[in-house]
Amino acid sequence: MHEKKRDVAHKILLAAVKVFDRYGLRKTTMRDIAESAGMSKSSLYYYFKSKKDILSSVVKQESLTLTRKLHHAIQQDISPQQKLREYVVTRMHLLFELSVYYASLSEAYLEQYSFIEQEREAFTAFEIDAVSKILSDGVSKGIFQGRDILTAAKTIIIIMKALELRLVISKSMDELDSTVDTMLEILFHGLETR
Amino acid sequence: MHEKKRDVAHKILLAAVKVFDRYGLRKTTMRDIAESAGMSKSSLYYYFKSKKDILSSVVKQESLTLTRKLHHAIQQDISPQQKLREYVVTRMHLLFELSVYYASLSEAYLEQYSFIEQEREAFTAFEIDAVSKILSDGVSKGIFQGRDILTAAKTIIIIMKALELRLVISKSMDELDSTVDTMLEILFHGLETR
DNA sequence: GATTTTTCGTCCAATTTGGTCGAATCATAC
DNA sequence: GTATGATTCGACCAAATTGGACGAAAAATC
Repeated sequence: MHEKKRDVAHKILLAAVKVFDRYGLRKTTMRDIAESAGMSKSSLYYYFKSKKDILSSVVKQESLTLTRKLHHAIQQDISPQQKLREYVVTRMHLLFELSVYYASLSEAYLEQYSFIEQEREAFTAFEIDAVSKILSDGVSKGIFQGRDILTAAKTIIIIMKALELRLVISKSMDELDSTVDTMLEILFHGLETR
Repeated sequence: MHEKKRDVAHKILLAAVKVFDRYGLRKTTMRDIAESAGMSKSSLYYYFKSKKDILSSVVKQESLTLTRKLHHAIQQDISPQQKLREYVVTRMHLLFELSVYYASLSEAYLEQYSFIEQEREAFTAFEIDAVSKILSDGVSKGIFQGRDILTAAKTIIIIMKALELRLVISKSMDELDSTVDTMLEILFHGLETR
């Protein structure tokens, strides 16, 4: 039945992630995906109407995982400082795992696809909201200085994006973690009341 | 002069390694290399007569580095056991670094290029020779059992090639090192006189 | 300023690309 | 059985991309 149809579609998406990961989004062809999935190229079109459709599905799937896990990470009952650290570190690790999503954020040639642009904007909105909440919570608890929260949140997000670049270059998680720690050290002592 | 010509050729090779690394050998185009080198595609043909020529140059260059460093690693005045360990570990790390050479050994589609096949054979011959020398040294020192050295060397090389596969999958150097240690533990206690 | 070295834009035939379509195969029902 | 629908695939196409050729324009050297 179409129970199976969903399974096969999922199998195709897994295969697509594998080759996207290997060759990059631009270089991956429908033949590559078909080969990786162990079926003919024609069959792919029974489940997805285009290459764009496959990419879109993968991105949406990873986007869901990303925002869901990030949201979960900051639901813990911990201090605002810890929450901020948790958010940054979790975000780094997830963007490393969800490689297709990460590529979709950074590969310039994808600007032709409008759904990618939408996704980028939606994710930015999510981030501003999440970080803002952590900050305003910290302010109301007297831990962070009561300054312009939106601007502060945007600043943090900009710094995180700069860290992404390091992530691509070094690819060492431990090194990255300590960089994050160092950065948050600085960040906290600038934000905390004293 | 043609001092500069060699420099530019070298710059092109560096750029080629970068994109070979990123897209794989098959997926990399002359346009990619040109873009990465910051010059026009046509100009590449002033320095190299074909894509095959570029690949060949990179492989030969990395091949030289590989055998030179491997040779150096086993020139140290250490025990045969240590020498064997040194060889295996150094080999792993170098094959990880010299990614184009590694790809040239493993990517199947390259079988069309005869120089790759020659390179593979030459490297195998080098390995058999190197490992055999370590083994026969160990035998003459009474450390290894005096069995068929050639077969023993080939066995070790086969095991190393099996480890390469793990390397591609895990990509974690620390994990690999301990695997090598474990393997050599077993290997030594089978080889040593007791 | 003539000559040589180096770069590049443009062109081409060959291959590869994303995507279509109808026929073949498979499963499920009767 | 066989009729019906679900699923796969090979063959095919127009469009894009490929490796490579060539000569004209710059740069560098004399």
